[in-house]
Amino acid sequence: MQIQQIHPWPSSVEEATEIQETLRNQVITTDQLNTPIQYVAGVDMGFLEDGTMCRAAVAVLSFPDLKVVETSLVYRPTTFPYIPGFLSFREIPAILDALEKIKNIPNIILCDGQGIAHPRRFGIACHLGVLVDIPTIGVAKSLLVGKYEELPAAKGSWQPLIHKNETVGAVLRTRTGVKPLYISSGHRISLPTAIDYVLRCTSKYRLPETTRIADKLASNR
DNA sequence: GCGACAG
DNA sequence: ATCTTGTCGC
Repeated sequence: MQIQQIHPWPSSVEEATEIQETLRNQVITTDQLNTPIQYVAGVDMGFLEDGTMCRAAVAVLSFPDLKVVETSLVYRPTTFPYIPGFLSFREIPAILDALEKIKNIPNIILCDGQGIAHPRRFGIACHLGVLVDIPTIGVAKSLLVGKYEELPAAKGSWQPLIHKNETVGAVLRTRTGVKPLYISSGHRISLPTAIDYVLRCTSKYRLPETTRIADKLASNR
């Protein structure tokens, strides 16, 4: 797929913050999906050589049967450090390169990390979604910001994730009795719809199949 | 000023 | 993210 270069990559947190403050206005948190949903994708990163090199992986699966139809893997130098709140600047450059090699354009991309459940409402899922203009969902394994009430142990149960008096996402149990996932809108999708697709992309494990496959590729397992 | 802090 | 063995529980 073709990818537009919208902005240069920053070399400081100040520049990165400006980009976030600007692009956050382009995020859409209502449903704008192209139906029917035929392909869903997962993206993930792995680091090697003491973190100086990284590997970005994309896995495109058919929906709703969740069969792998295409994968992409790129190996690149790491260009930005990990700073909470600025994850996208570390991971997206390589992810875009991996996405560029994909031929089956996904209808939804599940990202490893937050969407609008972010201090400036612009987590990695929002950033990637705005850059490629594809619906994205933030699927994080741990909390960045917000609070929530404890939720039932049953798969499918969830609680709103609140930050500064605002619902920014959901804490979702994707597997009974297992730690929940933090779901939030990335771009062009609402929270209820995001929760629905995350559950429909999850079969036997805590993580959606999309991210599990991309995870394996990126870590070479 | 003191903690919290996606991957 | 990554370094790492066994171990508890369904």
